[in-house]
Amino acid sequence: MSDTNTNAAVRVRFAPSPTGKLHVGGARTAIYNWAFARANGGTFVLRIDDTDPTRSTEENTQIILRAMRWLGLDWDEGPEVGGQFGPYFQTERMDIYREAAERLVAEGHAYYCFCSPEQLAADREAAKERGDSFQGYQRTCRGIDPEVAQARVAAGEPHTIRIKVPEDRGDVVVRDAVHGEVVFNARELDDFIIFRSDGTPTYNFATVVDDAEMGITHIIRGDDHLSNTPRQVIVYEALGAPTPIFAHISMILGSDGKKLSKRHGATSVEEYRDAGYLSDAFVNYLALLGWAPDGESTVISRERLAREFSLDHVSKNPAIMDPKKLDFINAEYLHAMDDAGFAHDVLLPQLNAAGLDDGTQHDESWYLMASAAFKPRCTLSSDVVAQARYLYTPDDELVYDEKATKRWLAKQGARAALEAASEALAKLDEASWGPAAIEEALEPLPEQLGMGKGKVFQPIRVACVGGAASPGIGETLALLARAHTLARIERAKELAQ
RNA sequence: GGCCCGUUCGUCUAGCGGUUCAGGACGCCGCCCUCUCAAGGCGGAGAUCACCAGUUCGAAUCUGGUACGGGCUACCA
Repeated sequence: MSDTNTNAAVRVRFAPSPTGKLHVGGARTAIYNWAFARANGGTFVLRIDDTDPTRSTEENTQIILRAMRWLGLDWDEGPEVGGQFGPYFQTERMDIYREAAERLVAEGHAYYCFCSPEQLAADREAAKERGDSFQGYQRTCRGIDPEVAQARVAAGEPHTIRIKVPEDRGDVVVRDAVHGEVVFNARELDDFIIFRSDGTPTYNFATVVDDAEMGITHIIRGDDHLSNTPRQVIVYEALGAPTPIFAHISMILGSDGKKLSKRHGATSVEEYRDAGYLSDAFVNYLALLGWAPDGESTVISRERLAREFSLDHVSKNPAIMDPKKLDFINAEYLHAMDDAGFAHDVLLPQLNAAGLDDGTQHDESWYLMASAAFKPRCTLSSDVVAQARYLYTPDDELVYDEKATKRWLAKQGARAALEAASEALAKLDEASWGPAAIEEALEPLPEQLGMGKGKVFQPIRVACVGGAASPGIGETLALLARAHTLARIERAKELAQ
């Protein structure tokens, strides 16, 4: 269906229920809707499907909006921005649903049903026992004379409203941009309830009324809705509205191939944000989980996504979330940042959140140097904290890693290396203290001592950092500052042989 | 029970009847670089395209069936 991308006035929508946080599956659905709208010059609508009053909360709504903003998925119509098809909260549209349902009854496309839940359950049980393949509603009230029904409603008798599936409807063909044409036999569809006895609309009715009223042209959503789609098509037809093109996308699964749950680790968008993932990287990863612009690209910019996204490259099968690949992509984005950007958007916020540095401890050039040193070693934003920690520990409180100490400090020659180092470094004054000068000062030592480079530099590194891993020795010490470096080397001499 | 969907390396995917004994990416392994850790460079292993029939000169690609997984079948969304 290559024509699905060329429609003139594309209108899509993302309609989460505020019954919980925005999880990764929902996020991907939102990304696809957003990208499809952007790629086609269309409109992206955000609607809050909060018809379930017991599970919907204002707090969840706010969490979802925050997550959408963090993901960078700006909506053209919806909460906070408004639009000509509002309101965009289903709870504020109850009159619209009621009106639509009553119109359908008046036109003969729907009817009142007075069957009790007990009666329905008994009918279903009986059908099952009979071995009927059809176990849905038996259309008991379909034949009731409309005037009689109206009178019973007026008399206050409990009732629901059911859609009337046309007798001669035949096959319902769902046009799906990712699955092709999916055919359902209308006889499999029962006259399902569109309005409950408590006067609220059911999901299959409310969404269709909204999507029709809001002029939604393409419905991109999870494929758990595919089987419900023929029912919704019946509602579109009863309403006299054009049926949109559907695109049912697969689920995102955990590493064991089962539905994603807390067992698999993070499931909500904000957990990923807090863990140190970049918005762009996260969107990149999710977008490519089930969609590919070609067979090659792994890193794809938001701009390219918004330009090239198309429904006909969306895959049909469920995708297993791969944290390793997400990490890789995140690292790619981190490494691609320039030093200033990294300093302001990653380093400083992370240090501040960790309570190490509120941005006033050092000058601009120091933060840039730190960024250059740590950036290529980060996979997650939060990784900088562990790497920079040695810079914020008092000299006498620095903890020496046991393994590193054993391997590098408590070794023959380590003491000689430290002594030579402090002597060489002491000759550098404050003003010339920098990566290049430090390396220049240290460079001749291995030869002088007749030792390998590792034997000389590693004890110094462990003495100053506490562990065996850090950026290049010049950068590592330059960031630490002269006084701390000398003090730490002095202190470490006791541990060295 | 009925209806619907899905199935290409461990994972995400390319592939739309021949130029593919299946290409890329992550991960994994090895080598190089190297003061450590990363990053980077180079190379490698890894898929009888779920299975079975059929259509065709020719099928991962089309058709049917089977198996396995999933969804719907609610006065949940």
